[in-house]
Amino acid sequence: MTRPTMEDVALRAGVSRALVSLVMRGSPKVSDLRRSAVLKAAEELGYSPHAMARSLASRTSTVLGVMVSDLHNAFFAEVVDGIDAVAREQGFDIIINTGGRSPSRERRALDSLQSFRPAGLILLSPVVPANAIAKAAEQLPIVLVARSSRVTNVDTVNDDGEQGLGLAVEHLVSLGHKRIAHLDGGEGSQAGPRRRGYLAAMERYGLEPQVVPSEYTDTGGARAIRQLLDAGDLPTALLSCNDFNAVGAISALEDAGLRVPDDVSVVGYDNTSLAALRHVSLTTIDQPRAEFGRLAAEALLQRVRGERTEPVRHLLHPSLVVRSTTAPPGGKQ
Amino acid sequence: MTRPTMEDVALRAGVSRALVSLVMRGSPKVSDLRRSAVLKAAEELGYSPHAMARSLASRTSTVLGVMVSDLHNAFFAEVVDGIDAVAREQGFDIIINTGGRSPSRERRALDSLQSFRPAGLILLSPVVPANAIAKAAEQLPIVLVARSSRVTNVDTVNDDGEQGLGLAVEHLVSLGHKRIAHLDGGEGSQAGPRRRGYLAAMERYGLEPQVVPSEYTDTGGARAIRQLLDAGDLPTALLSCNDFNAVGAISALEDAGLRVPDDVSVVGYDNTSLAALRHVSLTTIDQPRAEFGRLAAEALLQRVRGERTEPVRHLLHPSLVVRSTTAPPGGKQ
DNA sequence: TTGTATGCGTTATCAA
DNA sequence: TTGATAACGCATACAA
Repeated sequence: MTRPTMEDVALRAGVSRALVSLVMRGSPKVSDLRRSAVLKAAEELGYSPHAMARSLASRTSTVLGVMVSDLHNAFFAEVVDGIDAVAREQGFDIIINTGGRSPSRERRALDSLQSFRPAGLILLSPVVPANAIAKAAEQLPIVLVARSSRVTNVDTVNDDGEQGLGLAVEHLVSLGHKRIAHLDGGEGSQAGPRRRGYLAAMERYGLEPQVVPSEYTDTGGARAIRQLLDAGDLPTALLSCNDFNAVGAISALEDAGLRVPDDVSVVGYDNTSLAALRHVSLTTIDQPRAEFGRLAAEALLQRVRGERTEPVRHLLHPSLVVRSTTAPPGGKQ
Repeated sequence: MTRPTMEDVALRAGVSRALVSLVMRGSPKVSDLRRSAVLKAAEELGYSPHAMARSLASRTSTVLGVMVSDLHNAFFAEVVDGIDAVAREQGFDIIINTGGRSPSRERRALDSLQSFRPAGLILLSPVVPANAIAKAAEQLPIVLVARSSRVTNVDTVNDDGEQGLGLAVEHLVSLGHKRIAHLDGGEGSQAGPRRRGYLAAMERYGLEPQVVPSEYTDTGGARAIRQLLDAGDLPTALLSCNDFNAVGAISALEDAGLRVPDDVSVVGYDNTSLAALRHVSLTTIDQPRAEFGRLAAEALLQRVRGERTEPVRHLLHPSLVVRSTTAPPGGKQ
């Protein structure tokens, strides 16, 4: 059960440890004969280099740590895909840990990740306080995704939520809607920019804004709708803070005998796999998630290599995905 | 940017490295005075122990590796929650890596995980060939979740898919259904037991089975329904191989002007968060996911501690979750 | 209660 | 091209 070491491989191949080390690192200064002998011995023994020992001895790391705030959310999975692609391409490994949306657990995850002395850290929508991030950033390069920061030694990658809601308003206005409400994400991450984008766009079109307090869940969306119905104050179109909220809102509308999009149009945000389901077919705003991941990894690697010390603030363009939950008001075509 | 070491802490606290080491490991044989001095110095320096160096020196590891075959699937997130709870409780850290459902990428993830020399590995629904698993199992303890194995040095945690489909058939029969078809998962993981459970249950009730080839996706479910419709051969109830498939099937049924559950009842499998959405409200079979994780972590830690060498094969009981997609046939109450 | 060797698996630096 | 030797950061005796 004890794993073989370089020593074992060297012994079996009849060479020195140093030679094995060279072969493992792909050095060109080894004869083909010896190289294949070493490789063969390693294969037979099931040997693979000990990352920790290697990192210790070389004083470098080829590991990037990724903290995913919520593993349950498929949004992050696609970001990780982007990170993974770039990291692998550049010879880095990633290790993932999760914070479960709890600040304390997230802090533990951060410590755990750091205990491996990775070359850098990417935090996906972290909920820990800003000073915890700033402190970590003193020790190693850090990139934030879906969370902003003003600390000068951390890079950020976000989507332009203001623009996203602007697109949504524009879409509804072009369909002929005038009464457009926003189901607000409250304290949720990025809820602020989305709200601001909504308000700004409504003003641009000279329309009266209506912000309904809600949250990033389907039950939250349903609750907001019931409030609107009770108040007898239903608009012709709804802009949800995210897809889950939109789906909950649609359910509540249908429960009340209303039809989407005939009676009310609904737009989500995020373009999760949920929105794409035929059964749901939600008009929504797409964020370029894999691009988030790629840009984050690239920014991090630039820091790791010391190629840059100035912070970068990526603000990506969201895009509108029209599906089946939006139509002209009043069911007219 | 270079992280402090024990040496730095010792220097600042005015003690020896060894003392710092004792404090870090929580040894009781240190005076309170010195302990707090060390802790203070560590805090000020932002020091935390170097996991790799520690593991190297102690010849032990407090890390469990977790390979998640598909980060996009929330199913695994809940399993990870269970693993994480047990691991943390017993003083272990976890590191996660993902295989993206691709055997080659998964193999890379396995190698990467192993390069950290974790105490053990938990593989969630891996798609790598069995011999790759067997080979890895020679080097360290391995537990499989949602995949079976006959290798004697790996433990497995699965749900009893036969029983699960038995429950579903029983439910439909009790509602009065006689024509019950199974949308089969094909080569997918656990599709076999589910199919067998279906066939066995149908036989128990003296009903004619109907297995429709399909797959674990919503488009697969929709396609299967269109086939049935084209053949003019629609049963009164459908048992999907999983929730995604069920949702796709429901969409296709509704597209064809049929109503669920009035015209056709549909049952899913997995009880994903999707099924729980009010908008979907799918009757389905629940697997105790967090329990999967807890049992897997416990099994692994038993091996790690050398408390057990016999393999354990957990087969957990699934349960029926009745929601709104099943009703008596013909819409009668 | 504290300090001092020794070694963990590997890389890096020299000599040979 | 190869083989010794000293780090790397830490834990573990053991001695003081």
